[in-house]
Amino acid sequence: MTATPKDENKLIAERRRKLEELRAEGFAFPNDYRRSALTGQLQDIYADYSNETLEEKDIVVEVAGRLMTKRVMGKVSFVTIQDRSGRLQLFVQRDALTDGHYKAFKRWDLGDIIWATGRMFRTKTGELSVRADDIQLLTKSLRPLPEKYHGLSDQESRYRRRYVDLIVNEDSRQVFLTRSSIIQFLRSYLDTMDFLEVETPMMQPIPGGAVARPFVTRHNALDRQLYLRIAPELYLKRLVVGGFERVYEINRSFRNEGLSTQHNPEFTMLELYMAYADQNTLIDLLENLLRSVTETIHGSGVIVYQGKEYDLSGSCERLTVEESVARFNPDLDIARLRDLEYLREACARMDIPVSDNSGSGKLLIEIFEKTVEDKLDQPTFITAYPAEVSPLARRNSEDPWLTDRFEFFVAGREIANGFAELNDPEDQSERFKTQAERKTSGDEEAMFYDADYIAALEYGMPPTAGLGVGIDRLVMLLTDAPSIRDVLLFPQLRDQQEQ
RNA sequence: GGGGGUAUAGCUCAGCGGUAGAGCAGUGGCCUUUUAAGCCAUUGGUCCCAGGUUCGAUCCCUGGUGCCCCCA
Repeated sequence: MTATPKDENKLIAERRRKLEELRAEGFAFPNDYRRSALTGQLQDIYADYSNETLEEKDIVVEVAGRLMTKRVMGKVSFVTIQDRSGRLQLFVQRDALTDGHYKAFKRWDLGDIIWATGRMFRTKTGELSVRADDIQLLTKSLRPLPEKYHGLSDQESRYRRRYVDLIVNEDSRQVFLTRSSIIQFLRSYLDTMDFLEVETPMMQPIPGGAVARPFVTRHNALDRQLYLRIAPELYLKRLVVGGFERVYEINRSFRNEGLSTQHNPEFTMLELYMAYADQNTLIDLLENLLRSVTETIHGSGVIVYQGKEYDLSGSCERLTVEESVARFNPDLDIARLRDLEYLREACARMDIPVSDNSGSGKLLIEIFEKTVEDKLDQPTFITAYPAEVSPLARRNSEDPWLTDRFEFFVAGREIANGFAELNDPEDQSERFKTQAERKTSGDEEAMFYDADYIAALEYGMPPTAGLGVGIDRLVMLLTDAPSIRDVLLFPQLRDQQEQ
């Protein structure tokens, strides 16, 4: 898209005029200037050097970056450039530069990308700086940056123009650096445990692995409908059948639901599957993983999220679904939490809408979600989910109404979901049938019957446990971000006709 | 889906029923150690959009839209 004159205000027009003059003088966005150091490196290396030492050592450097501040005082100027590692001040003297350069330099704008070479020194006030011998404009910036002091604080602009946000808001930059570190840490942690990282289809003929509405798309050459995946689960378990006994995938899933501070239509999940393990193995694994990642990122297992402390360094509380419902609903009779009529009455009292084909397990979870979930503040594992709402999880050996499943909550939010996998192909087939019936009767979130997945299970899947971790929510927690949009580089927003 | 908040210069924000302001940025000038540099002068507006009330609306009313927050 090219900018039309309509888009242009006086400031842009002024910069365009300058570019025109530059072009007339031969400026062509040069790409033959190189750096010998990053500003952050120089700040680190010479942090303790006095001016005398610096002058004595005669250190010549070549640096480049975006022009962020500019203080012109006649024949001498101070400017600050910013690169990926930080900022550094340049001291530019007219008489130290080649003829004409200083005059040209004075007309450069904040936001321009420049290069300079010179010697390291310290100013009177003690700031590490480069005394420029030569200075070049590399990229002319045509749009003015936000104010140097307040930065860009309008939330909407920060989301819509993330590149500007990243230029001027160091906090925002830091969030995404941390996000990257977290994901890198997860990978190395799992690699060390001999997990294999794999990639499975995001475009699936039968979307599965979760209870959610999928996005629909179409492949022209195949002339068929495809779905964006709602989870990688069923493909990852096929790989366990195939002999990859420990696999994981960190990538996007897509769910066709509303936007909120906790939900983006595309989001990142870690899913892992481990053969010869059960839900307890994964609870331990997750506890260790969270402790390690928190300590790596924060240097301590205790974090502060939105003003409250959370301890991820120890072992977290564990409650069954039924125990937790009883705890937060002292008026309910724990002995009757599987009694359909009793639960229907309870839901009616709590204003929970109930559909006719919901069984007791579904109603219990409705009550759990309404009365328990957001009160699970400190890190908590909730275990023993009803089979009815866990169509892919292994039934508990003692109590087949339940599955060997858990979810992990912090700050009232579900962060992870794991269970011992259902590897009985006949039970799985029955559960798919139940789901398919629900879909036929109008439940858009119900699962499809996946015959190929059943075939895979019929070849035999070893006893296996699986875990999914919401990476965006984990990053929110570890970066103290109130909204998922703050940890997504380009969050989904509604259309806006004019910028 | 419901409720509340918000939308004014490129950015950060004031403002008011009588045709709009500051700081930063920009432009012109002064200035050879500044750092939110300073001083003098100065440019810049679809006051989110569409209706309505009014002699007159950026302001009040109604509807809509984006963003933020809460609830379902």
